[in-house]
Amino acid sequence: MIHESPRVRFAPSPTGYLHVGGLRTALYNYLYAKKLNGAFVLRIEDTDRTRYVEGAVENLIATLQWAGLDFDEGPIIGGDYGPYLQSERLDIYKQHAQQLIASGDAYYCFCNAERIEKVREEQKAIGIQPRYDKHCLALSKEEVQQKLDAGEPYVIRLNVRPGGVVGFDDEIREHVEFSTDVIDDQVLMKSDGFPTYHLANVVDDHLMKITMVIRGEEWLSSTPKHILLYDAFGWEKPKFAHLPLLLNADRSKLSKRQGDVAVESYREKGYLKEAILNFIALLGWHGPDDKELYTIAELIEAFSLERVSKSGAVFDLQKLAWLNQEYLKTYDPKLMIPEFRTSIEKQLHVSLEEVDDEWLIDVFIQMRERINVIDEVAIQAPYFFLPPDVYDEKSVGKNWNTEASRSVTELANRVEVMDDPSKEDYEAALRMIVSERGINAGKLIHPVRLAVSGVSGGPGLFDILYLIGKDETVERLRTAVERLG
RNA sequence: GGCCCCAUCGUCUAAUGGUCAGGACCUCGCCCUUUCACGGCGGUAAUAGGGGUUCGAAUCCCCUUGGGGUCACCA
Repeated sequence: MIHESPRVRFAPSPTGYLHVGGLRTALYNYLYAKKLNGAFVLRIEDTDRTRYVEGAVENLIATLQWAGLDFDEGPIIGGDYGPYLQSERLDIYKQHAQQLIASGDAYYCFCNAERIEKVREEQKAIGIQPRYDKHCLALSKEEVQQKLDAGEPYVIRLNVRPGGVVGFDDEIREHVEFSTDVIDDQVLMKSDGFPTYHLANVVDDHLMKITMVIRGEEWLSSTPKHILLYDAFGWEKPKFAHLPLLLNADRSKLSKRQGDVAVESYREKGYLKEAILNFIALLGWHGPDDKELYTIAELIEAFSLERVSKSGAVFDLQKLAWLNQEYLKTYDPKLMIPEFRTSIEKQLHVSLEEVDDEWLIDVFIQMRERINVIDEVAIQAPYFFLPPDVYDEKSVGKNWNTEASRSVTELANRVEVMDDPSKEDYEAALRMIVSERGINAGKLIHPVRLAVSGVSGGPGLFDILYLIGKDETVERLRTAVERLG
């Protein structure tokens, strides 16, 4: 047999946004493909018309591209095995469903919802697992044809033969087995002419020559249905790798109710894609050594399914925050400026049009080791952009008094007559005053900090003074003296 | 409930029969320091329980317990 080149796919359904769990699945697929020089395919599983969301496909692709997980084949860019939107492949599914009917592996079912429901109720009442009772399997060819001709609505079901065992070797979980007795006669084609996930997925994975199915663990228990389908078609099966789930803090499946799950919302909050990718890569996978900071290139190099863990992983925001700061600290500040501008303007309602990049870069560098995400600059240090409107009470009580007030005024006087002062000039002026007055530097530093920023923490005082500039410094010092006495 | 998967510090994980059970986040302490951070150093903290197998078990087997997933004309 010819050795086929690795092909994997990410197959989300377009429900409006990309879930972080989905991003991790996409990432693992991407890493696997890149590592082995294979193809990464994007396929959109839009077979549920009731869940159709306008613009969801575009949004999904945009988010994937933002993250840098470029696919080799997929919607818009095309490829040799398209179309890549399942809603454009209906004829293919229909044809394959017919093939299964011909071979006896599937059958028409005309039961309506009421009957199905009634059967289930009865089964539950006598304590057995609710499953379709194969009622329509008993229909003769003629009866089926008659109903078809009469235009009766129908579905096509998989004909599962009880008494057997279906097993497969999962790349992550070793051998898994199921009895066919517990597998329902799954609907393959719905009455609206669309296939269900199970049929479309198997047909497409085969036709698109997928060699490795990497997906979430929630699919593990429906895999035997897929195996049955491959066997019914007589197709070679891909390998399967079922990833551990991403969990809430209480260890239930990561859900919207307990926090943000949309990749877009993390992006909006200012998390860097490098941090997000690095973080989710580590949720269920770990390299061979203690390394935790990975670039994408390094992930590709180090990744392997053998090192994927089996148990679910809690989505820990604290670790994400730490990672984001790690990237913030090493990132080229120039690249952050557009987002920085937007973040400040949006939150502080100021215009930064007149402000040049260099100044913003300096502010950013002062702040980046004090924040986890860029949006925190506006919260922690609005004083770079606006004079303080209130003064932290605790700091006032601790640092402000008549003597401090006099020293602050003195500093204002001396700064006022300076010509384009440097950071060092501010410091020299302040040190001169404390030396003349015979007081500790802190007696003046803290009041000055309070006067210009309104708070007690932040970057070095002289960096702040230099960045807000001479005029603003003088004005803020005088305003504080006026207001605080 | 049936079926399936899983089980090492609070969290993410390393250790594929022999380690003082390692690292990271968080947390605590100390140092640095004009503050807040950053950084440095150090500390607390785990093999779910019970049986086996073995000279030796976190590691292999069984049971129990716990958690999760799944049981649709949704994916």
